[in-house]
Amino acid sequence: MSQKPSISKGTRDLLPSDVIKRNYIFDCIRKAFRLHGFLPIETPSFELSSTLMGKYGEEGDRLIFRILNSGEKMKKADLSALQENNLPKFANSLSEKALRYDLTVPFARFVVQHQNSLTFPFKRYQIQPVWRADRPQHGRYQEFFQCDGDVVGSDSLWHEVDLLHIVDEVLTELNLPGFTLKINNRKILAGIAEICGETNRIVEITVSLDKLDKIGEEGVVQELKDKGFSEGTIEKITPLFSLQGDFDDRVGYLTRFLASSSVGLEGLEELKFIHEKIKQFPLQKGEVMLDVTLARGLNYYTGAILEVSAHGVQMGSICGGGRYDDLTALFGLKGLSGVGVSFGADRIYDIMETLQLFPEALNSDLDVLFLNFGEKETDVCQSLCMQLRKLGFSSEVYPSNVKIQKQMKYANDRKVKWVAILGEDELNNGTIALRNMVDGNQEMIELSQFISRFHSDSAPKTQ
RNA sequence: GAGGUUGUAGCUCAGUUGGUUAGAGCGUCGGUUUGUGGUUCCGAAGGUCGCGGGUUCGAGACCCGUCUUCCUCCCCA
Repeated sequence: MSQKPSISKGTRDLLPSDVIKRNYIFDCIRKAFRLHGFLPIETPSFELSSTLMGKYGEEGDRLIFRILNSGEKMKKADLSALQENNLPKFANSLSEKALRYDLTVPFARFVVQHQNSLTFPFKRYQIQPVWRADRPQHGRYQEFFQCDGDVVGSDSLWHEVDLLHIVDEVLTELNLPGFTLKINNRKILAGIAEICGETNRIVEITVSLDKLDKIGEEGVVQELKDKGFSEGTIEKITPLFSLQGDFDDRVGYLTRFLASSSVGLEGLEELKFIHEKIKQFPLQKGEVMLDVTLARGLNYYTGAILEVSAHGVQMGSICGGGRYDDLTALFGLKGLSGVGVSFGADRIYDIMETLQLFPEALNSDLDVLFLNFGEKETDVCQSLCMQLRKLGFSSEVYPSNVKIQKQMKYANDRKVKWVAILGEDELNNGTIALRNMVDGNQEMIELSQFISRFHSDSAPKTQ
């Protein structure tokens, strides 16, 4: 009985080299968060359905992976709901648990649940997989990792500044050639809606606005028309399409545009603060841009909205984030402001792969291989091998005394840096041969000098 | 969730209007007189042609369903 091996759609296996590369990204993100005082946490991969459902809008619920009840619980299935064609209700009767859809909502639950053991402002980072029942596409998977950092319990805008620096540090260290940090503020979007006299339809307006770079000015206008907005509203919004110039120019224009909206001006003030601080404490490689069409975001953002895109590749956003003032209120804790950022590690991975940004050194994970010539020789090698490990060099002894050609081939396939050869002759002479597998050079070394070679400058270095 | 697209050896792909025993390259494994890899040479293994049904004397080729792939929309990392 054999079965054709395959994996579920939207998921991937990772080969050793893939994991090594991804860990490289994770390590970089972890390091940045740690340096900025964030603490690590973890939450379960699945939560109670009630924790997740209804938190991501109507569309969101559809994309949540539900976990089917098992055993006796299956009898709870609400068949009458099925007959009434009330599928959501039927689904709820079949399932009490669901895979987490992001890290932010579980984090909000976590904060409320553990509020007595946390010190606020609480800064946490979390690197774990999330699942979405989305249709897979380029750069979109059903299982992918998010790397989130959030601060709760402080409404200071310095956190927004801090998060921009974290993004910049990570992407700069990963050697991305360039990237833009687009920022906006939900309050500005609210102001725009207010100016249009459509305060209640802010989401509809901004969702259309967000598509500007995708479907163009005409497309947005058409979509607004289709949604039933008046000519007057559309006329008011149109000038925003051609908003140009640098950050200050745009702020200047928006100051006039939003003059009669107090909430809009408030949002603008927040952006100005962030921008000022970034000018004062500049980023390394990131370019900050004010983008009023940026409306991404889960329904819960209330202040700053952030999205990062890499230059030179066709790929959706690689980081997103923003401020949400009342997320924990959903779980009964009011008045706790949060702000956070999320790295899309899998997309960053894909970009680094296409732009070939991974360091060459990641390919070689074994520094030294000792060839196996039999038990007597191997005893000596084993001792040397253990000493090398203590010095931090990854090394191993070939497990069996097979043809040298085969052992060499193994070393080659493993991309080993050095092969140590100790056969009968060497054993009798008290020497050992060390072969550099990159350039093919081989030299004889006194056995007693072997380990010290790995202290000296000419020795191979782990990178 | 809507529309389109794809599926042949481990990988990349051939396969003529339906017609014997489905091919190639790469990779894998073995050998090339067991002390030297990445470049030679010889040989071998490996496929119920995504899966299920149908049309036909006959299907890898045609039809239906299903899953998968990639793309557009929706939405998002």
